[in-house]
Amino acid sequence: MAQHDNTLKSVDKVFKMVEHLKTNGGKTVTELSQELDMPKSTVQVYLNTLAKNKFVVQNGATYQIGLQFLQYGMYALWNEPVFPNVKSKVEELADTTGELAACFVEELGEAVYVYGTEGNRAIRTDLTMGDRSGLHCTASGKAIFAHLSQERIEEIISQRSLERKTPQTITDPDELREELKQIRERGHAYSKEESVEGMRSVAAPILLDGEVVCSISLAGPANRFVGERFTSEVPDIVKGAANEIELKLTYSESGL
Amino acid sequence: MAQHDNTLKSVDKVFKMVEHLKTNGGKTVTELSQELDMPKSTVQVYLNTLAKNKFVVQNGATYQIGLQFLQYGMYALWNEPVFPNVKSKVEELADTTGELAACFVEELGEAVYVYGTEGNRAIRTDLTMGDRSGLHCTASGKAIFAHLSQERIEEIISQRSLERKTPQTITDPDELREELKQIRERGHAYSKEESVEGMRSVAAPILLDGEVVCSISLAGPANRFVGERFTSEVPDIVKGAANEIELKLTYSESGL
DNA sequence: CATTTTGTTCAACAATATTGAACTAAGACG
DNA sequence: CGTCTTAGTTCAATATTGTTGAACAAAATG
Repeated sequence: MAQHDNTLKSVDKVFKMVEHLKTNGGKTVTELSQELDMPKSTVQVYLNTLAKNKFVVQNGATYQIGLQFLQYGMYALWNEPVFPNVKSKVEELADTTGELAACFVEELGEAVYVYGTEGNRAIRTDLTMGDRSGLHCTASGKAIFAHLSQERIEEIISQRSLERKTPQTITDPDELREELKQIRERGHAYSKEESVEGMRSVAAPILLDGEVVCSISLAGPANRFVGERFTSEVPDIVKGAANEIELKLTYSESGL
Repeated sequence: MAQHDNTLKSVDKVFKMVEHLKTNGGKTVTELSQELDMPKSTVQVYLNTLAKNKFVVQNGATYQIGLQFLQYGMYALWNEPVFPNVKSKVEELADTTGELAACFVEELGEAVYVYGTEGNRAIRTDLTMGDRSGLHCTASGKAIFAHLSQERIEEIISQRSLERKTPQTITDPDELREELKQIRERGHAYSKEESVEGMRSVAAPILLDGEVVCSISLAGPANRFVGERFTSEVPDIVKGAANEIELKLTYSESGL
């Protein structure tokens, strides 16, 4: 541990406990005590504190993550002024194409999945709102990545490892820089099975005053995302939708 | 303050700070210091801790609630085994009726709004997933309330005040007990502008092994929810949907 | 460039988190 | 039934850690 990390250790431990409950499901006092290597009495105090604040809920003898988190998470979501517009447009995209439409936001150098809807023939993913991944391995992530400032791009490349998800994932920094350049020229990003095998997608950034606020994407099975459809039809649909959102945003912004 | 409240004070304060950020939007160190009456250096340590755990995000000089909450909130949601079934059925209800369809869950004696979809002519509400309200003032709340154990009902009535939301809200315990009895006999609950003026709704509980797990509801403007439609048509639709969910649940449960 | 404001660092001190031991409650078992 | 076992709870001493102002750095303001 570093000398001065300037953090509250008890709070760190509280979050560690919450994480443990998320990963391992509901637990009793004794289980937590053993698994986290803390005395029972300490666990009790922690759970009392979490329960008092509704972040953890007692169900008989077991404690679980509470719905209180949802309230704060939803606040963070709706706090982004783009969100309402993006949400309805994503739903429209899923409806008209039948594929999986989604929206990602950048936070702390990661892509966060904030909304998605499945069209009637969409592929199924196990993505849940709030899930995070590297910016380098999805179309949505790359669409955002490409439009960050040059310094921020280099900062993120140097700080985060370009983790390999599939054989197609771009893990070489130089290759990534070239890819981002192409995305800026093209106006949209592709993923050719770079995060999930068998899944391809197309994403476009949403820019407001030159700043990227999020990206929207369409994803589908590799066999449907080929040829003309993949290289021009789907990109046009996605970019069109992104454009409409941008227009609504600038309109509503000036209309204040 | 009580003698021994057996809670971690620093953690309580962390949550207080998060709550402040939710209520008042992004804040700087100095603002928080003034508004929460804490020294700047203390605020700093708190924000460092929250930021390190991604629950708060620094945006220039201001700190905001982070999307990390979303991940835990979503976990809590999907942790309920009913949720996937309920979600699709609620969407179906909104589609076929054009009204506002929603699902509520009980937690800590409160109704928590966990999912909702607006049909094409639905009334607009400012409800956000994760919002909480008393069990006594909505159709969804009462539908759940009525099917809790008798002891739990009395416990909740005695511990929580039956807060008045509109002139129609039931605030008298005896009146509420009678209402709950009728709901049990009828199989569904009504709200006649008891939480929001001009809004009526119909809700049905979803029971699994005799335990109520959540409720689903349809809400609409008072002028559309009248006569035959309000007393039999909508209730039949809602109860039908609830039944289908119950069947799917018992089926998938035994199928394990 | 001077001035004010805001953010950050640090080490001493006070506060509080931590702990085991003692206690109670609930189940298991014969 | 009563004993044994296991799980949950309480509490007061101690050591750890949270808290703080003061001093510094950085940025914004005039």
